[in-house]
Amino acid sequence: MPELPEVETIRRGLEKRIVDRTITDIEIRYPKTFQGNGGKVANNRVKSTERRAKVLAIRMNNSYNLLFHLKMTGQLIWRAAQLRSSSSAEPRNQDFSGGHPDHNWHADLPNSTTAVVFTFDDDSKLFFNDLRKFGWCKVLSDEDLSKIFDTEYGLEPFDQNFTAEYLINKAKRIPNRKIKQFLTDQTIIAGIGNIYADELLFDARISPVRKVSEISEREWGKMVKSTIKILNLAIDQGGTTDSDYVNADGGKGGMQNYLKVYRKAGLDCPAKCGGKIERIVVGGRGTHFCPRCQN
DNA sequence: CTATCTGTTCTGAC
DNA sequence: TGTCAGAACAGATA
Repeated sequence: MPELPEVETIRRGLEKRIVDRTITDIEIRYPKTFQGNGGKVANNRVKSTERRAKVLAIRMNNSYNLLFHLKMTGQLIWRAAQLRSSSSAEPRNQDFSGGHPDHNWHADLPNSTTAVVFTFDDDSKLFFNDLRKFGWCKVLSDEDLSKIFDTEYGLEPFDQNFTAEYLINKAKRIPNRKIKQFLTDQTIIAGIGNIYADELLFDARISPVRKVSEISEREWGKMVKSTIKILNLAIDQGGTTDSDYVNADGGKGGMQNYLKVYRKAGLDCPAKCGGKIERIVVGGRGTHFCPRCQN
């Protein structure tokens, strides 16, 4: 799923692990996933990490970058060097001692979904897994990266300029678009996907099928506030783990425990308005809302 | 078994 | 230009 909060959580986890490390090897197990010349980043040092919308950049000290899009099932999991312990009874990883997820996240790495493996100079590794193989990793120059960041995405929700006025202005050109499709358009707002669009619309009590031309200035303002509130909560929770998402340490997020409408069809409205959550399709995407209190 | 669903986004037809 | 179906892929679920 990775939307903004999930990618940001991964970025924060990676940042503290790989900054100042040198990439010593890139193993490409699924060529379609890795685009560009890995030689441009190999044997160079990681300068920083950066997120824009749902993409994550690893910025190197030589003006080249790795840019990742995880699409729906991508994972970026960092692992410390495996100690060659004499006691082979030691568990390989401590990360999942607390529970058994319903998925093979704790399987040995690499596994059948691993597309690319990066090795660093401390023998730690970064595994890019992707079950459905929609995700990609590209090698880009600083210039190409800047161009993508500047031209392919709208405002970040945490930008000072992300206001009702900004959205009203954008909505003028596409008055007939339904608000949910508007909110998930990456060229308008960067980073909102299916889960958080449903959640923020519930928080703002606005129906996902409203036309953007029929939304009042007050309602746009509510959506701005709800967007920031929901995304902040989701980042605090380390993202939503619905099925495949894990953070950079391979752990689950906690936001799934705070979702109010996403995949809650048939349940009573959490606002206790007396309605029930419905699932409809908007723009080809499953959409969950309370038809009674979202207008 | 078949049919339908899934977090993203890109392309091509109209 | 805007909108829509379908594609890219590999499952899980009913």
